[in-house]
Parts: sequence; C-alpha cells; structure tokens
Amino acid sequence: MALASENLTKNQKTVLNVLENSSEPMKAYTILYDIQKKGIKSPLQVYRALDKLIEIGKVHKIESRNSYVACKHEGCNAKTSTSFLICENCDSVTELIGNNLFSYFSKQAEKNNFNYKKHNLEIIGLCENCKLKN
Amino acid sequence: MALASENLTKNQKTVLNVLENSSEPMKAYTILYDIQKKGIKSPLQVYRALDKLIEIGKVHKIESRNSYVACKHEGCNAKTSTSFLICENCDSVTELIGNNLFSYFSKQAEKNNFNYKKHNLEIIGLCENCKLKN
DNA sequence: AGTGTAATGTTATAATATTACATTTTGCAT
DNA sequence: ATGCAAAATGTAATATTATAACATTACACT
Repeated sequence: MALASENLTKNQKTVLNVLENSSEPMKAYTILYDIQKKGIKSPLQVYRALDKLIEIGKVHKIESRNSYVACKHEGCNAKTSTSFLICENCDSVTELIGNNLFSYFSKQAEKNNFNYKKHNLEIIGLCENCKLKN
Repeated sequence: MALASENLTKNQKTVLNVLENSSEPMKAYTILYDIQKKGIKSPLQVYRALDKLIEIGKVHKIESRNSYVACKHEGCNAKTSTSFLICENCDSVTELIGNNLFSYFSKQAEKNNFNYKKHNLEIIGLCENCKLKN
C-alpha cells in the first residue's frame, strides 16, 4: 500500500508544500497568495486541498487561530485529534504527541457518560525562548 | 465588592440574557438577530459585549464552532481556560469543570519547557442521549 | 472504451469579525 | 457638585474566513 502522501493531487501537493516549508502555521488566504503563481486562483481550491490534507492527517487546523500547520510526525495518528502548545508571545506552535492524552480524555468523558471520539487541545502560554526574554 | 455580573451594562446584560436562556451555544449573528428589537443593531455591539462577558468569565467561546455559551457555574474560575464535551450528533455542549485539568496540562507543557497559562479543550463524541439512539 | 468517483475550475456569496471615528455615559477624586 | 478619565456606545464601512452552486475534467477500474 502506498503512503497517502503519494496519492496527492497537484493542488494538494502544492498546498502541502507551502505548509511544510513554513516555520509557522499559515492562514488559508496567506496560502492562497503564496501559490497564486502556481495556478491556484480561488479560496475554494485551497480549502478543498486543506480538507483533504486534514482528512489524511498531513495537516492540522488550529481552531482558535483559523490557521493550518503541516504535521511533522511521520505516520501521525492524530488524523482527527490535535494537541498544541501555542506561544502567546511569538505565536509559535508545537504539536504534543503524548498518546496518553487519549486515555485521559476518555476517562474525563466517561465521567459524564460521554463517548469520546476525538479532541482538540490548545495550551496557551510561553515557549522556552519567550520565557527567557520576559 | 459587588459581583461582576451586577456591573454589567445594558448591552452586556442583553447579550448575556439571550445566552443564558438558550439551551445551546449561539453564534454572534444569531444573537444579533435575536436582540435587534432591543436596540442592538450592529455586529460590533454584540462582539463588544461578548468580549467583556468572556473577560469576566460569564461566557465562553467554543473556538471550533465560532459559538458562544453562557457559563452555568457560579464563580466559574475558567475565566480564560475552557473545557467542553461536544456532541457530534446533536451539537449539545457540556462544560467540564475538572480542576485537575490544570495540573495535568501544566505537566504536559513542562515536558516541553513550555510555561502553561491557559487552555482550550474540546472533546468531540457522543452525548448520553445520542449514544443510546445509535 | 465505458463508467463512476473524486478532483477541479470559476463565480458569486455567506458567515464571521474588526477598524475607524465621533459621541455619550459612568465612576470617582477633588 | 463638578470635572476628568476611562469605559461603553453608535454607526458605517470593510476585512477576513469559509461555503454554495454548478459545469467540467482526470483517473482508476473493469
């Protein structure tokens, strides 16, 4: 079986490429402006590519910022769930890969008779660099 | 010292009232349509009231849905952090008040040399009612 | 080659949120 | 009580984020 990323279409590859080469999360319209020279002209083309990339787990959305980030973890199982550390000072984002989050959240949900499927977690604070400066 | 909610202005009270009487989270423009008869005419008036209500902890924003919900916990200390269970079937939302979340997330953050300040957690799944139906 | 599914292209528009600026109200120190 | 500063308000315009609708094309599979 081929890797999902090998099956990507032209638009999907283009969008993923921009994200992978960015050191920061990007907004959809920023992506659009960056790749208009490559034949992508409309927001919808970007959003469609993003939808697909998110679906296969290559990209995650940071909900509170309406921005998108390429996943750096080979075979990231966070197809749907995401966990981020977001620096309030410099906006840098780190993905948490603690797989124990799953079991912890399942338990929290169970207490409320709730059937856990997935989660989005955003921890806001100061990253290592910014801690030192302040 | 008076309760923060006693100091609310007219617009703020109006917006909080709609949210408190709603069984579900509401979107900003839905709030607007609901209260236009009460003299609130522009989106900005709603957003300003929401900002203030969020600041004092009476309202929380559900980031992934762009919707807002009144906090039912008297003296909720979640002024900034939020933790929700969101039903993917019926869209109902329950707020988690597990205060141990704080210490758990602090530890997770520390492992990455990250200084925890606050968090947003959204757990998506099936609520008790919808579990039974499926 | 034919067929069905997914992806694409394009235009328009919906939904969410903020800027800018003039004005009014309110808390409160004098 | 009065005058100042901070907060809140009103209004219009606009920015930002995201989707609807519909016609067309590419591609894997038989």
